[in-house]
Amino acid sequence: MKPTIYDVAQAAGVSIATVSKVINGTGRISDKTRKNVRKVMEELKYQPSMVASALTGKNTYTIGLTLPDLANPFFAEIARAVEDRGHESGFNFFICSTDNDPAKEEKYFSLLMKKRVDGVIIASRTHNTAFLKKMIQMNIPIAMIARELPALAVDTVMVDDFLGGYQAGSHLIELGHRRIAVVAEDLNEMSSRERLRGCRQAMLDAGIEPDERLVTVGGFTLESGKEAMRRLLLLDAARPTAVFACNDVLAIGAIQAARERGLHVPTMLSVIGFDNTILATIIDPPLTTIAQPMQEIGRRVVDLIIQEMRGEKTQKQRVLLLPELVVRGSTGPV
Amino acid sequence: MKPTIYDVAQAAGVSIATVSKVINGTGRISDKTRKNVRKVMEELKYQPSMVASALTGKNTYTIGLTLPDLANPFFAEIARAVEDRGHESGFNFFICSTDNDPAKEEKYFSLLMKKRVDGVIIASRTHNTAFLKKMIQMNIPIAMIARELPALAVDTVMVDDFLGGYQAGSHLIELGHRRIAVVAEDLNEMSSRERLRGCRQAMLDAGIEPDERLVTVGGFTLESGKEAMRRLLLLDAARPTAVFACNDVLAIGAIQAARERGLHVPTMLSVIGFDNTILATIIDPPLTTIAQPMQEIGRRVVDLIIQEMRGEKTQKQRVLLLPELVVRGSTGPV
DNA sequence: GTGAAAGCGCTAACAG
DNA sequence: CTGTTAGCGCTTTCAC
Repeated sequence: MKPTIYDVAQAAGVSIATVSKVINGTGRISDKTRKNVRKVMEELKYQPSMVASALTGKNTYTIGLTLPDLANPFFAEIARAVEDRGHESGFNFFICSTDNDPAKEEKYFSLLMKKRVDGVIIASRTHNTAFLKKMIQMNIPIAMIARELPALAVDTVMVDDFLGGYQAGSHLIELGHRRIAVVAEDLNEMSSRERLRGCRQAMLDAGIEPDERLVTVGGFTLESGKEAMRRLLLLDAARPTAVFACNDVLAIGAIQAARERGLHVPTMLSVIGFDNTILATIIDPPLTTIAQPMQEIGRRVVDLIIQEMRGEKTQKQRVLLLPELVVRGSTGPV
Repeated sequence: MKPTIYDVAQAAGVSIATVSKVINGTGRISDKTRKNVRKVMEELKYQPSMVASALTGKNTYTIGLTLPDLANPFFAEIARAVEDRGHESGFNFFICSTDNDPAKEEKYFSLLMKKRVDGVIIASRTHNTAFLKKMIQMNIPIAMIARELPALAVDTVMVDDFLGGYQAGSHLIELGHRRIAVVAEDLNEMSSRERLRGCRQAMLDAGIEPDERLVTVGGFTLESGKEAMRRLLLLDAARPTAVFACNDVLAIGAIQAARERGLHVPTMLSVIGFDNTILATIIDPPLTTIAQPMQEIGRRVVDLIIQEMRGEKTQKQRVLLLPELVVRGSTGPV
C-alpha cells in the first residue's frame, strides 16, 4: 500500500515528528537529517496525505467554484482563469455546474461543506442564502463573481455593468443610431438591469427617448436570442436599427435571426454584444462587444478568497473592474 | 466551531458509533433512535466530515479530470458531461488544465495523489507515463478519453476516429469533390493520424489518388487553422475544392481564411470539421462536421472508472463510440 | 535537534 | 440494538 509517514520515519531512522517537520519546513532540524529524510521520501515515492493533514486542522487546499454551466464559453473561460490563479498557490477547484437550479445548488453546497473546502467562489445565481449564511458562520470565506449580496459578508468581483451598458449605447449612438433595442438577459439580475440602465442613460444623455417596445428579455441561449430578435423585427416600421444584446450568445442569436429575415449585419442592423467570449471572434461578421476582463476577474477573486482564508483581511471587499468596448464588424453606421 | 459527531452523539444521548451508523445506514438501529439522531443532526446542522471518513479508509469521492484546456469548448463540454454523470453518484471533480505541458501535468498528478483522489480521468495528452504507472500500482483507477495507452492497465473511451475521417471523406466525395485537403491536428497523436487515414481510405475507395501536398498540419487554435488554409490556397491551380479540418476550431479558421481570399463557402470551397462543438452552430455558414457524442463519452468514462473503483470489474475496457456526420451549410457540391 | 504522545472526526470490529 | 475501542496519517505541543 501507499507509504505513510511511519514508513518514511522508520526507513530514515527518525520519528514521525521529524519527518513531519521536514515536510512542512517547521521546527528546527539539522541539515543532515533533513537531507536524509528527503532522500528516503524520494526513494519511497512518498506522497504526504493531504486528507490526513486536513483532518489535523489544516486547510484542504480546495475551493468550490459554482457556476451556471461549465459548457457555456463565458463561464468556461472564467473557470480557466480561476483555476490557473488558484493553482499557482496550490489550490484545486471543485467545479459545480448548477444550471441555476436551486436543487442542484443546494446539493453542491452541501457536498462542498462535507468536503470541508477552504472557501467557495460563486458565479452561479444563488437562491439559497440560508446556506450561505451558514457557511459564513462556519467561517468559510465566500467570494462572488458578477453578483453581490450586500446583506452578507462576502467579497465581490464584478465588472461595471452600468458603464458597459453605457459604452454599448454610446457606441451605437455615435454611429448615428437612434432606434436602439436591448435584449436583456434576465431582469431579475442586478447585472442585467444595470446594463440596460447604462444603455438607456447613454440614450438620454444623447437626447434620445428610449422606446419601451424596444426592450425585450432574452436569456442565455442562442435560441432565446433569436426569438427576442424575431419579436423586435415584428415591429416593422418601428423596427430598431441597432441592438444591444446583453451577452455574446444572445447577440449571435440576434444576428442569426436578422439574417433569416434577409437583413444584412451591419449595414441594415448593427449588433453589439457583451462578454467578449471566443464566440465573438468566430462569428461572421465578427462581433463588436463589451469585453469583460475574464483573466482579471479570475485572478482577483482568487486573490481575495485566499487572503480571506489566511485571515490577512478582515474587511470584505468589492472590486469593480472596467469593461472595454471592442469594435469589430457587427456594428456600423445607420 | 463546526459540530462533530461527538456533538451529535451527546445531544442525542447516544454513542458516536450509533450516530455513525445512522449516517451511513449501516448496522441495525431502532427506528426510534434513528429518527431522534436524524432530528438532532438537523437541529445542529451537522455535516459529516468527508475528510475524516476518507481518512478511515473510505473513498474521497473525488476524481481528477485532466484536460488540455478548460476554455476550449470541446473540452468544456466534455468536462460538463463528466461532471454531471459523476455528480449523480456523489463524486466531485478536480479540474486540471495542463495545456499539454509536461510540467503542469506532473504538478497536477502529484497534487491529485496527495489529495488521495479515488481515480483520474485523463483527457489531456500524457507525457509522464511513469507517474501513471505509479498510480496504477497504488491502485488508483485511470480512465482515458480519446487516447489509449495499450501498455498500461487503463480503461479507454474513444470515438472511432478512422470511421469519422472516412465519413468526412465520403461526404465530400459524394458531393463530387476530388481535390480534398486535410488539416490535421497533430500527427504525433494517434487520433489525428486515424482521422487522416480514414479520409484517405475513403478517397482510395472512390478511386481518388490522395495528393500529399493537400495534407497540412494545423493544431488547436483558430489562427493555426487560418494559416494552414492560407498555405493550401497558395497552391492556386492545384488548390483543393474541399477541406476536412480535424476539429471545429481549425475548420472555422479555414473558413475565415477562405473568406479573406474572397472564396465563398460552400460554393467555392467546402469545409467539414470534427467534434460538433457549439461553435459549429454559431458560425456562418453553419459547419458540417463529424459529431463526437460528448455526453456519451462523459457518461461512459465515468461509469467505467466508478466500476473500477468499486472493484466490480477486473478487466480493463476499451469503449469505441461511433461518430456521426452532421450536415449543415459549409459543404456543398463542387 | 529530536521524539513521545495527544488529538483531528470518523469507521469498523467486537462486546454486551 | 447499542456502546467501547482501536486505529486512519498527520500536526503539534512539550519534554528531553
